Amino acid sequence: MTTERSSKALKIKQECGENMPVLSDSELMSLSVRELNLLLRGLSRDEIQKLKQRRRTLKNRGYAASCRVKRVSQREALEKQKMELQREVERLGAENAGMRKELEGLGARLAALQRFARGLEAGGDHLLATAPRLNTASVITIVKSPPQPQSQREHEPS
Amino acid sequence: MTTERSSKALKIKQECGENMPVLSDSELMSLSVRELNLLLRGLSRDEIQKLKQRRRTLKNRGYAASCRVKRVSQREALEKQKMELQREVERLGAENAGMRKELEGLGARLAALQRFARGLEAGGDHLLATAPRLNTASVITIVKSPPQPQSQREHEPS
DNA sequence: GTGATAAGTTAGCAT
DNA sequence: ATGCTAACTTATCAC
Repeated sequence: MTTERSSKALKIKQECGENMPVLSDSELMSLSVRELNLLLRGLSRDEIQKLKQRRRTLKNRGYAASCRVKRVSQREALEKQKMELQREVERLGAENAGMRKELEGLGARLAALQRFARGLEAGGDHLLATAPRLNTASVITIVKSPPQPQSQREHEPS
Repeated sequence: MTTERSSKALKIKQECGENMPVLSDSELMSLSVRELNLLLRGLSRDEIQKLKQRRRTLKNRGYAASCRVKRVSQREALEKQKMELQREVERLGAENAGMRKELEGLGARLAALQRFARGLEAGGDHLLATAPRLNTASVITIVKSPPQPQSQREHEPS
């Protein structure tokens, strides 16, 4: 109250023909100090002080606005990063579960093969005759493997 | 300006012996409406209005403060959640790498065993000596199939 | 002087 | 009436 400030959130229109002492808000805000001083030649100290204070206030209004904008965009960025991390966790979790399943499968196959090999070691008479009888639930597949440089892994089962 | 408000960030002391019309700020703020009305019996409409407005302003000050506190704690919570997710991603990544390594190892063992088995099929002379040298590009896989209800085919224990 | 930010004030919405 | 929040103002700080 009792202030003659120009824009108070609602009173933005401001008739330009009457209560405009010297400069508009936007002019006053954007002028450099030197430019401003040139335009302030013939004014009283008091008028100059008031104008400079108004300039400062207008600028502060802008600072406050950008401060709010910054705050909001930082929060949004944070939320976005959180979402991305959540997606990443989900992806890794799925990949993890898949590999766990693969490991399980490979383990089973390995165990089967090891039983098979042990059977051969023990009663090594007929290689192909006795072996397949170990487990009717087994299947033999032939798969191409990637080229291995040199190291021949030994067959030691345990 | 032109306001006689009581506490403006620095002027909190406020001599209690002089410019205290009826109530202190904290009293005015915490009283219920009914209690307030009882204390406002013998005052002019104008005084009452002013007092109620001061009360409102004081409360608003508190609301603004809690609003800021809330904003800060929400941001902190968000940052904390982000950290936790980052840790989770790291953990899952490590677990993932470990399993990948395990898979690699199991694959190698499986390949070796399969070369071994394949060697047996081809030249069944020396079981352990000649087998691994055969063909590194093919692999035999044994896969378990769903349980067959009829007979328990076990390998005869030698 | 300029820019940023915490705290206080005001306007306006929702209950 | 109460509580909350966006925008604004003021006080301060750092440069």
